[in-house]
Amino acid sequence: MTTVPIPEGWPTTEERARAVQDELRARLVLDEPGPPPGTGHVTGVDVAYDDARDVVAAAAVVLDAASLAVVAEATAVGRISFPYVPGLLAFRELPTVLAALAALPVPPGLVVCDGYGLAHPRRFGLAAHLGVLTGLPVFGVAKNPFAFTHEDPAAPRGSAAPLLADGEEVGRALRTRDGVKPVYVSVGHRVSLDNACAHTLALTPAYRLPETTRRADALCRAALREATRAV
DNA sequence: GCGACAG
DNA sequence: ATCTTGTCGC
Repeated sequence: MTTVPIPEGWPTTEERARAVQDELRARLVLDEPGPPPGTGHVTGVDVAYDDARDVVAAAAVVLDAASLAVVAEATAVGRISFPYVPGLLAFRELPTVLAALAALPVPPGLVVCDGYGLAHPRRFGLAAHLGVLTGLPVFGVAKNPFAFTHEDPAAPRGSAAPLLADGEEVGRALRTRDGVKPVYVSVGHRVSLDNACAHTLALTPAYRLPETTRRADALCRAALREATRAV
């Protein structure tokens, strides 16, 4: 596991953070389909916090996209770099996530993160931000609809309904298990929404949430427990 | 104007 | 995200 400082120049105010989003948004690449499902690596990233102790732990878990077997894992621990503010989640999660990705012994391939990409007040959520900073194809799968609305998808797995903002499709409510609450898929960088949904279905053979996020969630919690143990 | 709102 | 016991079910 690696320990990371908060980066130089990291925003400290909400105003500055929003300005950074507006600047970086111009570097988004949205016209690439991204890698096809079932090929190469798919990497899940997630973060866990202990606000009282000012500790954040991130995990990156690389899966073989065909078998969903774990290929590699890495964790990183740091100080909390930003408070939780809806719309500014990336400033709280990214420094540690970037360190965990950098610590991987293999290329991450396609990255799946918790939260949104284009489904964001300024069209620049966590997945988009991570994509621009790394250059990697990234999309997000969120567990809640944030401030967006959608029709209820049909009951069978694979059914979907557009997630709309001002009449524009910024993501999709996708049913990954029959009759179970959908997940919210949103493109980040260098992946199409159709392909992101196909990947999400390929990553959910047994549970509502993708194997990538389930694995990363378990690992970052373990890393947080370890980092805050006996202190 | 106020509140809600990814994690 | 996190605080938290037992419980129902495959």
